Amino acid sequence: MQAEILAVLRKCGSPMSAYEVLDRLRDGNPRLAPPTIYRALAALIEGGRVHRLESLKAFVACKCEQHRHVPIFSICKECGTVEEAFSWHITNELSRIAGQSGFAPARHVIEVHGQCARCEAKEALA
Amino acid sequence: MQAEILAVLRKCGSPMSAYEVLDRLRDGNPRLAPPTIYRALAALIEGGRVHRLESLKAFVACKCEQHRHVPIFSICKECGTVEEAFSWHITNELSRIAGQSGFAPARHVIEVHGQCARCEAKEALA
DNA sequence: GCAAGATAGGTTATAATATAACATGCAATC
DNA sequence: GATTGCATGTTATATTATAACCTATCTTGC
Repeated sequence: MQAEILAVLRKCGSPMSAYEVLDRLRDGNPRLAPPTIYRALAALIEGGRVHRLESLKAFVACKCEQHRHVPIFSICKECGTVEEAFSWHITNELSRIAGQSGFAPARHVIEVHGQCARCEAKEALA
Repeated sequence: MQAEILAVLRKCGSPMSAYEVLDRLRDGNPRLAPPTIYRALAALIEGGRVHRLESLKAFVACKCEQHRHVPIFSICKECGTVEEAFSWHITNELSRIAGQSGFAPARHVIEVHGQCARCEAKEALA
């Protein structure tokens, strides 16, 4: 199940809601229900092979080789495509800021909404 | 309505779901329905006086005087309390990273999950 | 005063996201 | 072959959010 979900997410490329994934997989398995999807997604996220985009309530396959970095997502509000970046500098600095009051960071959520280069170009033409 | 919601959120201090806010306000107004709450929350967020914690699906009153910074939230997984910090350095660096491929940042979501100093201390004793 | 438009909120209904609780199947191991 | 563990199936429901349309109130210019 995890492999199937990962394949669907990779094929799509863009973020998908859990129910979009469910619909895809129901083609070959009509009995599939939400808990199965959510369980497998939880395991994939745990393993770092899928990320949840909190501000979109959606999921993407991790695009990196090493699935253990802190992802920084750039989310285009026009076309919905997502880029995944990372930066030790930001991660460390963020941990430092959060840690100033004794807080022990465990998980970072970093998402940037905006407009991708392609959509900006398109808009400039119009 | 916005003022009432803001009062409820301030009084609570911790993040509240929209439906928790709704329940509080229904005490004095039994006819209140979700759309009213969500509309007022949207306006408050627009004005920077409330933030939505994307990874908690919850809302908090902005604790700062100036409501136009990029908030960095530290969220304790034990007690649920949230601290709000900010850092031009991180905001700029994040915009720079995201902008490397021509992306134009518009809104930043930065949330750090972990354990607050108080809860760590408590755990150390146990 | 009053029509025209703007705005906030009320009302009804439903969509979209997520999880609880319990049942089933099936393979590994003893 | 009983037992255990684990993934998935099944049913039901909780939680979060919005669509679509209606009503009341204010306001602004005539």
